[in-house]
Amino acid sequence: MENVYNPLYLPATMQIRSVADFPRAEEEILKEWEEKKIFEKVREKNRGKRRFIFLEGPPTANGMPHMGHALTRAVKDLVLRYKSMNGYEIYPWIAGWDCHGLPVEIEVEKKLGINSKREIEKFGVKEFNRLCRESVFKYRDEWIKMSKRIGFWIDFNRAYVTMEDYYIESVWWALKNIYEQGLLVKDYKVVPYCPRCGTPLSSHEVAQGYRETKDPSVYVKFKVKDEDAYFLVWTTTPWTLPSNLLLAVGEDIDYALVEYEGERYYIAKARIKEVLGEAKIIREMKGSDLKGKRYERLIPYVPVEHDAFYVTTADFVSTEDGTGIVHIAPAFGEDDYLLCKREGVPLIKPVNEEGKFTDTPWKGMFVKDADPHIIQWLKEQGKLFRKGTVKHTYPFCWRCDTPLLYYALDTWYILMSKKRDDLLRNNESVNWKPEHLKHGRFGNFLEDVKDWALSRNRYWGTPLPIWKCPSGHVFIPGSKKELLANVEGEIPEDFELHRPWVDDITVKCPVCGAPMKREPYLIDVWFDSGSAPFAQFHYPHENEGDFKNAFPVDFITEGIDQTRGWFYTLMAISTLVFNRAPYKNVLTLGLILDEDGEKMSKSKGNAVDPMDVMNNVGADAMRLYLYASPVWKSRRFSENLVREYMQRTIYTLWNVVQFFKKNAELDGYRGEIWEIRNELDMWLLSRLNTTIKDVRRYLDSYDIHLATRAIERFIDELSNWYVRRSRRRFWREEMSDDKRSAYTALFTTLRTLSLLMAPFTPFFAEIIYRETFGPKESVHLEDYPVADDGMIDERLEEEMNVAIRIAEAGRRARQIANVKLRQPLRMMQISCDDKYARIVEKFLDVLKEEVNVKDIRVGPISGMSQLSLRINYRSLGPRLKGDLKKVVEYLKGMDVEEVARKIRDGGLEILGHTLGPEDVEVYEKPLEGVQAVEVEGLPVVVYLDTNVDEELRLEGLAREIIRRIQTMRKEMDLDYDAKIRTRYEAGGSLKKAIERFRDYIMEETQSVSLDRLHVEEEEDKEGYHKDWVIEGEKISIWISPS
RNA sequence: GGGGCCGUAGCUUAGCAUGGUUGGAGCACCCGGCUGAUAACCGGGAGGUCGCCGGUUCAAAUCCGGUCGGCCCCA
Repeated sequence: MENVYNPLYLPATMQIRSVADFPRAEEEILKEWEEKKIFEKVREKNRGKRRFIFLEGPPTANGMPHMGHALTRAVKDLVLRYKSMNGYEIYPWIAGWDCHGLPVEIEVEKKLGINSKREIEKFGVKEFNRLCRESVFKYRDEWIKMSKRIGFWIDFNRAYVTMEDYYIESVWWALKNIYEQGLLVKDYKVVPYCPRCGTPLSSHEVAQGYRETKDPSVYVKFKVKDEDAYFLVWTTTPWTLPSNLLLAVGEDIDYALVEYEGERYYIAKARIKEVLGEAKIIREMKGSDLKGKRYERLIPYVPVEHDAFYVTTADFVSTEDGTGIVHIAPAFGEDDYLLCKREGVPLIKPVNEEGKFTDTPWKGMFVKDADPHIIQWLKEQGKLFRKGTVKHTYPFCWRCDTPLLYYALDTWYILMSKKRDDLLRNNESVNWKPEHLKHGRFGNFLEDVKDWALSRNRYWGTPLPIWKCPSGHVFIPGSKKELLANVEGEIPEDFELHRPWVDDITVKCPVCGAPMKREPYLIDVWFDSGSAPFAQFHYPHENEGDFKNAFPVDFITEGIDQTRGWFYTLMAISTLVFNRAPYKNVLTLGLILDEDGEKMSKSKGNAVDPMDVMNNVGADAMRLYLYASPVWKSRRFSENLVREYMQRTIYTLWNVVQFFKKNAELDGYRGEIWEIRNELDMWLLSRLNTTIKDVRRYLDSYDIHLATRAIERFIDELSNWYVRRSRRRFWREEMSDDKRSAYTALFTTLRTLSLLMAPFTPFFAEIIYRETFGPKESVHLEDYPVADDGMIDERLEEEMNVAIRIAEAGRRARQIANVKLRQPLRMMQISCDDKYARIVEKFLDVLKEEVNVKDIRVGPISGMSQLSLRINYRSLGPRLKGDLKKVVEYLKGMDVEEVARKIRDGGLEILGHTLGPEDVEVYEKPLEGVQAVEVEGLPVVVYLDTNVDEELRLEGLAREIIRRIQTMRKEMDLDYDAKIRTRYEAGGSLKKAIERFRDYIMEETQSVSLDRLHVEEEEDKEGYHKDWVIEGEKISIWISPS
C-alpha cells in the first residue's frame, strides 16, 4: 500500500453528510465507473489468469425485474467481485437473455387483441413472430438499469441471446446428438392441454392454474361378464367414460364382493364403509384375483377393434378415495396411457383438439359440458349407482381459465428415464448449497425422472429441426449450413431459424430424394436456457476452445424455483450430450417475502420495487441487508428493514470515517505508518486480520451471511469499543508516539476495510477507499486483502474480551449502587486468580476510565463473599442416573460450610454415592450488596467502593460543569479546536469545584480563561449565556470565542 | 395426493450434527446513564410453554414418532 493520504480527494458530489446522501453518492460513482471504464479495467487486469467460470441464468426480459431478481444479481455480483479481487478471470462474464416461449406470444396476442391459434395463423406467423422478437426486449432497459444500479458488473454488450440463429444452431446440434443416441423419439403422450389455446402447457404453467373447483362425482356400475355382479367405479370426469378401455385394481389391495340393496358389487374392502355404509360381504379376494375378469362395455359408441374391457392391476390404485377400482381411458390420463401401453391396448380418442366430441351422441359438444348429459344417459341405462359433486383442486389454463384436459397428443420427447443413473451419478459431483438439495429436492426429482415432453404446438420458439419424407426417412440438421445444403429451390434473403421460414422451405430427402416436411413443432423453451453452457459460445460451430475452457461451470446461482427448472435442464442436457455435470457449485436463493412474511405479488400490491429501495436507502444498504441472513432461506423484506440495518452497519462505519477525517485534518495526518505501541491498537489490528480470515473462509464456502456477520461484528467493535476508547488519544495537542500509533491503526483498518467490503458494498467501499488511499482509481482494481497471521494475537483478543466484560461489570455495580458514571470513585477491587489479574494490569488505564475510578486493585478479597455450590450434572448424571434428583435435593438441604469441608477432605457421601470436587464445585459468591458484581461466565468478581468523599464530589461537579460548557460550545457551533473565554457566576460547592479543578476544566473545554464574575459587572456579561442547576445549586455561564 | 425445507422474544437470528449447570445476541420497547462520532453511545429491565402432542433418557431447543402452520416443488 502506498502511504499517501489526501483528505481532499473525494469529489464534492460523493460527499456524504447524512443517511440520505448515500443513494446520490452511489449514482455519482456509477457515472464515474462508466466514464473511467473501471469494469473493463478490472477485466483487463485479470485477463489470462486462472479462470472462474460463471454462467448467467438468462432472464426473460418481457417482464419487469422484481426483488427476487435483485437478490440473484446482488449475490452473483458479490461472488464474482470476490473471485475477481482474488485474481481470477471471471469467464465469460457475459449476460444472457431468454427470448422464446408462450409468455412472449401471449404478450403479443394481447397487443393484437387476439387469443387463439386460428387468429394467429390468420394474422400471419411471420409478422406475429416479428412482433414477438420486438416484444422480447420490452423491459430489457429496465433490467439493465436495475442491474447496473445494484452494482452488478456483467457484460451486457456481449450478452448471449437465445433467439439468434447462432444460439439456435447450437441447440439443434445438441438435439441432433440426442436423436442420434436414439433418445429423441415421437410418441403419443398424455399432456396437460388447453383445448381453447390448442397447445399443451408446460408444467410450471399448469402449476400456476390449480384452484378449487366443483366437479361431478359419479359412481358407475360396470357389469361383470357372465356373472351377476358389477364393478363399482368412481370418477370425476364422466366425459372420459365413453373412452373407457380397462379397469384397474391394486394387486395387494383387499377387495370384497358385497350385497347391497339387492345387487352385488366388487369394491375395495377399505372403501365399503365410506361408499356403501352397511353391506353384506359375500366373498373376499385380493386385487390379483380379479385380474383378467371381463366386463361389458359401459358406453358402446366408439368403435374398438382390439381386445379390451378387462381388469388389470396397477400400482397407482389406492383406497384413499373412490372404490379401489379405477376406470382407465388412455387418451385422457398419463397413468391410463402408460398402463394401456403396457397392456398393448391402443387408445381411442373421440375428442378433437378443441375439446369437443367427434363421436357418440354428444358429438360437437365440449366435453365438460357433456358431463350432465352423460350422467343422464347412464341413469336411463341403469348404469349409474350414485351421483354427487366433489370439491377438489383442478388445473385451469392460467391464461383463459379453461379447464385443462389431460390429452394424448403426438409428442416428441426425450427418454430421460434411460439416463436416470447417469443423472444421479453426475449429481454426485455437484456441491449444492444448501447441501440438503443434493439428495433432497433435486436428488429425489432425479430418482424418478420423467421423460421430457419436448415439443410444443406454438409459434415463437426454437423450431424442432426434424424433417420427414413420405417414406419415413428422417433428416435432422445440426446447423444452418447443413439445413440449407439440403434445401431445394430458393432460400429467402431474410431466412432465419424460426417459423415460418423453416416450414416454408423444401428439403430434399438425402436418402430417397423425396420432398421432406418438417415436424411442425417448437421445442420447450427450457431446452434453450439449458443449452447455455455451449450455446452461448456457438459451440461446436465456433469457439471450441472457449467452450472447453468454460465447462463445466464453476458457479451458478438462481432462485430455489429453478431446481426443477434451469438447474434441471442444465443437468439434463449436459448429461445427455457430455455425460457430466454442467456445474460444480450451485447456490440456491430463497424467496423474498414482504414485511408480514407474505409472498410478494403484483396482484396483492405488496411487491417492493428494488429501484425504490435503492433510490431511497441505497444499493449498498440493500445488498448488505440481503447478504445478512442465509440467502437460501425465504426472508422478509422491506425498506424499513434495510434502513434499520444500514444504520448500524454502513452508517456506523461512516461515522468512524468522519471521526478519522476530522482528526486527520486537524493533525495534518497524511497516511504515515508508524510503530504500533498500544495494546488497543494491536487489538484492533488483530481483530481486523481475524475478520479478514473469517470473511475469506466463509465466502469460499458460499456462507455469505456468515461473512457478512463477521464484518458487522467488526464494525461494531471498531466503533463502539476501539474509537470510543481511543477518542481522547486523538485529541491531545501534539503528535505523541501514542497518537501516531492510533492513527496508524485506525488508518490501516479503514483502508483495509474498504478492500474487504468492496465485493459487498461496492459503492461505499469506493468512498472509503478514496478517503484513505487518495488519488487512486478504484478499490475494485485492488487485490482482496489477505490476513497477516503475524498481526493476529488470539490471546490479546481473548484478554480484551475479558477487559470489556470487567468494565461492564464495574458499570453494572455503579448502576446498582445508583452512582452515576460522571461521578469519579476511589476504588474498584477485583477478585480473581493470577491469570485475570495479569489482564487487569494490562488494561488498567482502560478499565479506570471506563468505570471512572481512581484506583483498581486485584487479588483475593475476604469478608465480602459467601461460599456457594455449583453442581456438575455432566459428571453426576451418568453415574447417579435416577438418584440424581434425590441427591441434589439432599445436597441443597445441607449446610454449605459442611459440604465444602467434606468435599475438601476427600469426599462427601450421600445416599450411598461419593461426591468429589469434580462433582460439586465450591466457590465464593458475593454477598447481596450494591458494590459486588460477578463477571458473567468468568471466575471474576468486582467490588466497587461507592463512597464519595469531598474531593471526589468536587471532581464530579467539575465534570458536570465541563459537560455543560461542552454543550454550549456545540450549541454555538464552534470548531473543535476553537478557543474560548469562559466566565461564570456561582457559589457554594460549584465555586469550590471550579477553584479546585480550574486547570482541568480549562483544558477540557479549551478555555483560555475561566473567571468568576460579580453580579455588578454587567458589562462583562457578554457572549453566549446559560443558567444551569447542578445538584440543586445554580450556576450561570458565559462563553465567547477568544 | 406425493416430496422437500422451515418453525427459537414483536422483528432478524445463534445454539441442534456430538443431549448436560440459568437458550445466547442485535433491532424495536421501558428505566437509568453519557454527551465534540450524536438520526449515535453505555448499563439495566421486560419480553421465550424453543409451533403442538407423545416417546427415548437421570437429563431434550437438540434424538425419535406423530401433528399443526408457513413456503417451495411435483401431481
